[in-house]
Amino acid sequence: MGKYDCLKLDNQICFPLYACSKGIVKAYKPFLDEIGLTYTQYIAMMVLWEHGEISSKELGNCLYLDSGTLTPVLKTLESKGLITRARSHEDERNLIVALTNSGLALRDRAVDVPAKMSACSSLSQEDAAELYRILRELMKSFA
Amino acid sequence: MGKYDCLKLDNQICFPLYACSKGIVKAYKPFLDEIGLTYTQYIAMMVLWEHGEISSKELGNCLYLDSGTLTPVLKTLESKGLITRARSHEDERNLIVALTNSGLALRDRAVDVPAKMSACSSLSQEDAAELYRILRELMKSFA
DNA sequence: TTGCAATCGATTGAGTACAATTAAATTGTA
DNA sequence: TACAATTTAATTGTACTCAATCGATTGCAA
Repeated sequence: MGKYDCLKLDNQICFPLYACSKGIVKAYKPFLDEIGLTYTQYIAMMVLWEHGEISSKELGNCLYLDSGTLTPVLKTLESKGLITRARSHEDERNLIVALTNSGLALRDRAVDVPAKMSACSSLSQEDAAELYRILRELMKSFA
Repeated sequence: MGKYDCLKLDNQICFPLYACSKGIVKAYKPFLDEIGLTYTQYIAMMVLWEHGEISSKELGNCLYLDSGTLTPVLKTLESKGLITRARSHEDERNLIVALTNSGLALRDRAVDVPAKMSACSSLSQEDAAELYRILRELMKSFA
């Protein structure tokens, strides 16, 4: 037990988390390339597919992203014709993001992505459920 | 059970992983600010503290980072006076990264960081160990 | 030994990501 | 009603991340 053992990469909990996160996002890439989205664009579209219409603020809360990240992502999705960006009539400060027909149609091409991803994972059902539970628990630390 | 339930953010395993990874890196920031490192610089220094001297290639393998990311990080660490960068005499293609005295001395100021971080986590010992085990398992999918 | 494939770091470009600041709109208050 | 405080998206600056490519070096085989 050396004085500096706590600084070894193998003894960190954060590093495998960081590495796995990057690894999974990279694993998504070939599937997301097929539908022309990046991972960040994909999770933004997932929220829109579920909610149909949402303010930029709420979207940022769902994804844990601030306007510095979200603004260029939403402008890109708009330029792809998948969403519309418009100020709210009730409160001009709010930006309302909504799906276009093209954006809604993309859902049918995205619906296979989760299954393709699960097929790549080496986790058992139990470990996946356990991982999900622990990560949810861990997220409370930042909320 | 809707046709598109698999596309809900709440049903993804990747998203909590991605969110937790970002959350933890952000939680490190105040502690790493005290020693003047970013998270990426910190994990690079951890490898050097453990190995003392390593090629850029090996360092990239340890951290799962390619030269596009690593080159500017190492140049920054060099400009801070923490490391040296020099071509190998045996093989001029290899870049050998080594600690300076200043870089080695920084370890004594970094040694408290892991404990400060654990104090921020809401995980039990058991869950932390379980998380570690599952993430290691998951990483096999990308290796 | 000469030519070619492989290796390695550096560079470039696109896309995140976050902190800090700015500007516009709204709300609360005197 | 003026005006301060708050809220929100956008902008700016710094840093990370990866894919693709390039140039130099090395190793191997004809």
